[in-house]
Amino acid sequence: MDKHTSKILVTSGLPYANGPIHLGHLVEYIQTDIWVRFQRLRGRDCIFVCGSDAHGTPIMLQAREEGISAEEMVVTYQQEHQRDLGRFMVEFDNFYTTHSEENRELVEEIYHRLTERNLIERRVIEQAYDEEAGMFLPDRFIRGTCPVCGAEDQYGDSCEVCGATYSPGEIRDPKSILSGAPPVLKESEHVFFRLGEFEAMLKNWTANGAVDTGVARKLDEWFDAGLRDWDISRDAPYFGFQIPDTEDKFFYVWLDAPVGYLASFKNLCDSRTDLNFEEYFEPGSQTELYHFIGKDIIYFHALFWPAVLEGAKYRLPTAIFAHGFLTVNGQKMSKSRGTFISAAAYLEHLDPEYLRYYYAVKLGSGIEDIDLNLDDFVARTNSDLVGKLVNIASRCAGFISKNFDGRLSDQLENPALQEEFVNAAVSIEACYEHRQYSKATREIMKLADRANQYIDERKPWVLARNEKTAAEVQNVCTQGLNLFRVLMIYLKPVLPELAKKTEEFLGIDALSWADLAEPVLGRSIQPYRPMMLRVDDKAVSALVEALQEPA
RNA sequence: GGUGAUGUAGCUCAGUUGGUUAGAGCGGCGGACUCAUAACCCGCAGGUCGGUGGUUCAAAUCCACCCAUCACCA
Repeated sequence: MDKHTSKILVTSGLPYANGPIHLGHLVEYIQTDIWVRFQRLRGRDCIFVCGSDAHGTPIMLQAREEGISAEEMVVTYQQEHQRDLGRFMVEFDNFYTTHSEENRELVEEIYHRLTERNLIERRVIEQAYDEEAGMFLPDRFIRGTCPVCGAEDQYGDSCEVCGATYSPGEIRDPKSILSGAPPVLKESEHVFFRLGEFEAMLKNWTANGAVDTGVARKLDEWFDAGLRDWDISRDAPYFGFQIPDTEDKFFYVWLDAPVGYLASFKNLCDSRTDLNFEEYFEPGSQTELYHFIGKDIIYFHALFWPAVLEGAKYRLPTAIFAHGFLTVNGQKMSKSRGTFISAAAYLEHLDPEYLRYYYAVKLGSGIEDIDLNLDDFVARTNSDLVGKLVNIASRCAGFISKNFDGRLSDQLENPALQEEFVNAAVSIEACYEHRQYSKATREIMKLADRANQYIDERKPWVLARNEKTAAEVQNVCTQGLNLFRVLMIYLKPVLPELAKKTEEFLGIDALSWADLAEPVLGRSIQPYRPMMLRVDDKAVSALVEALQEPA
């Protein structure tokens, strides 16, 4: 398989359809989008799908509380998610939903295949039940006193005070958060997936490049403990897909959520003649499949999901890319602290490209958390993007417009310097490929410094004053603008809008990686207009203030 | 409680397989310039690398324990 010609399918985690997109979500969508745009910029065939995660108890109950149907709520959030992500220039080929016919069919198909291969088993389990609400209770819906440290009002599965984990049967004085009634134990038949059958396959898969080493080490915990069967069913009432051959059993949301990747892609295939679902998902497919996810859902994607795919005779993901969480000013995002920033709230005050750049500057390939420090955000964006990058174009363009009728010269003043900039592509390309955007942007900004130094050395404003040297100004500024153009090719995955403005300014076609080879010479450019405005720290203050007002 | 990740200058981060006086950007201070969105250029000052102990001729880098933060525990 030639790694550089095969087709790529990429997914981001599906946002849960019970709340708005916030800046934490955006770490992942921006990370993925940059990677996808980079692949496309290099000319690779790369499809990017996503959608809303629609099922489960929280959505069912929230819809009930709001007096609307779950279906209605899910559609509303799906549209909102799509809108907000689009405004951040996240360029999906399709944004769908897990509550779709495609997903139902795929989930049922997978279930049938698993059943045929004897990978499904039923057995009766005991579970907490709320007699007043008339439903089984997820662990999170039970609160009580921690059996370890005695802290009151703790979740049914873990204590936030002492960190202990336990089963809901162990908690003292348990109460349902739905009705307040003490839960009773009740038997119910559940459907299990025989995960243990896949231990050898999973160990092999994770050890051979599907996950990074840090993630692999974490997964060893599961392998060491031994893989247990996975409960893939939930009792009614539940918002999800009913399990065939049952009256009141539904597929657990975490079974159908990743299948949603396939469903979204299937939905896309059905609307296009150039895409073939089987080519991407049949066993031994020559295409590449990547899932970008948060570190919190590694288990589902690196254990359950590949096992389900293998069991149902689909191809395995090529790799799982996990990232860390977002903190704001060094702390967890929190509504009470006024640091819970929704995508929509951000957009009322600030340009999405600022955030895309800031995240790029912070993102590496690992699962460390990244911090959005608002003061640093303002300083970094203004310094890098306006002070250094755009400044290159800004300081060269005036001379070309005023002294040379907007025309670039036919040659570069310093071809060696141009070559130095173009040669950086090898390293920058590798950084993007390995999701080391922080390293990529560091290298690019170093080049931006170099470009400003060059202009400072050649001093076109001095050359322009002397009749003998006035002609050199055109060459120097043409050089400067070509250096800028190279930098904009490198940054196009991160800053698509700025790249577009650059294309308009230079009067050229859409930039791609291949355009590094030839400089733009001997043509007319547009008069320069500011391409990016400085971040006003008052806008940031206004955003923060707006968040602190009680909604 | 268990597992994994993280903890380096005021801020945000780099530091390859342990090896000369620990680096960058921003901020601060000083200088220069005036083409540029008070931008850019040159220079300076800032750190006992979370803590303790250990291995080594030599550790931010390896080992042990501890502390803090984040995540997960089907």
